[in-house]
Amino acid sequence: MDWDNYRLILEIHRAGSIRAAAKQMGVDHSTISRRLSKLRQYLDDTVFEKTADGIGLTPAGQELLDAARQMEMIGFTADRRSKAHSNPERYKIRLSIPPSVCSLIVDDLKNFVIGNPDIELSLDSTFSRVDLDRSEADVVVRGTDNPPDHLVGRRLFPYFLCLYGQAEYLKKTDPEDYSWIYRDYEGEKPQWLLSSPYPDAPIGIKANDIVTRHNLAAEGLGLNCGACFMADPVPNLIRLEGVLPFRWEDFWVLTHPDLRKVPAIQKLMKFLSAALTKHRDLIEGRVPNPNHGE
Amino acid sequence: MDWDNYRLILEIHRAGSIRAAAKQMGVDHSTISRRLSKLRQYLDDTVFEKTADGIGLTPAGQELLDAARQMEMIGFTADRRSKAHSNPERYKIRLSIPPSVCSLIVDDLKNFVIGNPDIELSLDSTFSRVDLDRSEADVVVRGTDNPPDHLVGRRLFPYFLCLYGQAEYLKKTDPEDYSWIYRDYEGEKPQWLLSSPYPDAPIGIKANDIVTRHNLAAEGLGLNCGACFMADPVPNLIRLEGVLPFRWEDFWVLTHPDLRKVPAIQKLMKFLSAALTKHRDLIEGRVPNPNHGE
DNA sequence: CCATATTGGTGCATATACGCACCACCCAAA
DNA sequence: TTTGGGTGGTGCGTATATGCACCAATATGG
Repeated sequence: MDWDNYRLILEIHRAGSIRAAAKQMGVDHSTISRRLSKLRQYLDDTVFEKTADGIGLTPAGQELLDAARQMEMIGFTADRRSKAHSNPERYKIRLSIPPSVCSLIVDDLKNFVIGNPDIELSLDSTFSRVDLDRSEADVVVRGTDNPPDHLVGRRLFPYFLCLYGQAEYLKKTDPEDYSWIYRDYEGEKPQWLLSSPYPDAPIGIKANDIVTRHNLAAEGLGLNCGACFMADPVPNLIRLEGVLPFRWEDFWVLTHPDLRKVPAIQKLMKFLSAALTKHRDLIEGRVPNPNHGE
Repeated sequence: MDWDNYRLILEIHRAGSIRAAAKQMGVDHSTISRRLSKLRQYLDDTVFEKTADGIGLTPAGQELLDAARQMEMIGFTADRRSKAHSNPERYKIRLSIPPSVCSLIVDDLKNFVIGNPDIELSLDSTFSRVDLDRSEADVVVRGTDNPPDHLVGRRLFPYFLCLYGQAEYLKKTDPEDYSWIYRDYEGEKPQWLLSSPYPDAPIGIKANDIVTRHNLAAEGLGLNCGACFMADPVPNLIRLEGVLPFRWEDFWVLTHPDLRKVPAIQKLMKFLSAALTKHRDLIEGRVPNPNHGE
């Protein structure tokens, strides 16, 4: 029995269909189909059964799926611990960092990469919710007030938000026609909007990505609640009259306990703390745009 | 990462060499060599290292090996539980039974197989120590006084041993020249030998297999301590004068808890108990060879 | 010292698995 | 009904992996 069959079962179950599983595994769906056929005849066809809506598992297949899940977790753990033992002369680190924070410290990052040729840094901003337990990254920079308990790292300081608008937009638009840029949301309006100078202004453009909202605001498409460290350096984005920055989530630099003692990991985390601390005043909203008063 | 690589690491480590692992896995050694090469370059060569005596593991490789061992155990467990759910219309059972016991109840076994076409019985007498935890068998018949705690099943009754010799051997050989057939042993002589009529007779032929010793004794190559149920039915094998059968180990019919409730397993275990009980008098030494008195 | 057995590695012919294209099927919305 | 997007299955040419044959290197025993 090829142990990769466990992975096959797991991926097919997760994806829900052969084609989706194939896409996930980076192979053609015919390959998955044929592998499954072989597995079925090897196991006397007691794994999957065709149901009306997709693919279901037999009780026997459920047992194999449970095993596969456990194996996956064991594999992830082994990968991390294996990395912890690996050669310190050339260490690969996958860093997950929000794009906004990344662009803030990109110069420092550049210096870090140049100054540490022994560390092969791989930036990953694609996953909003990256999972260190699943070996999707080695270090994460995240803004949150509730980091996962089992991760280790440093809490830095909070970042502050404020309300912004493009200077021309604010000047040329009738305040009656102001509209907010916000995410596609359900339920009540957020507190900062209600206590803003324009609590009755409607939600205009919706965007779920914080960077997109920032860019939309900078282009003058509405009012936006954004991070100070993103908005304040932009000359034509100014804070709304009378609104003060307010504390939002804490910045954390986190890693997995298995990797804590790896020198390269420690070095990177120390650097990230220093790089962010260097911009602490900006992040905490103490460096407002000089155009503010206009 | 192909999960079968974990099995690769495990087998190479167990076997100690690439060729031995290949033999174990039923493929050519070149295949293993090439698979390992690929794995090494995938993992930056941090798994195995060549040492003076064979193949050693790096600390990173050790982590992967530990994972592989856990995966193996999970796989075995899943296999058992998967079997427990499988189609009751055609059930495969692997029965591990000592060859001696097998030949005793072979007629009954034949009837069982004929009478239960839904059960596909696979006899396995090759492993002296078969491991149910490792999915090497589903049911075992074993003579022991200390069955593994976690297995479940029935204790039947003890089998008895006695001391035997071929009739012609006993008649034509000077008792001064009698010799014992015994296993290749270390340490003290066993108690039954010391308290036998010929405690000073030397160990002649050595054989570790109980069936071989029985056959040797039946051919007249020495005295033997054997199971009553094996020796008593043989016409020219007679008990030594004045020696009474003595209790040895209990017979057990065992299976794994995961399989206990499978109907086919229950049916087989019930049959085995009945078949052995049918020969209880013979097994407990109450059917001596009628030639005994000669 | 040589003879022998065992180790891991490699070229080559072949067997196997793969991706691509296409098929039939199903279901939902137009 | 048609249309479109989804499913799983299959023939075919090709890429990959395998088995067999060798090889060199390394013990081990006579």
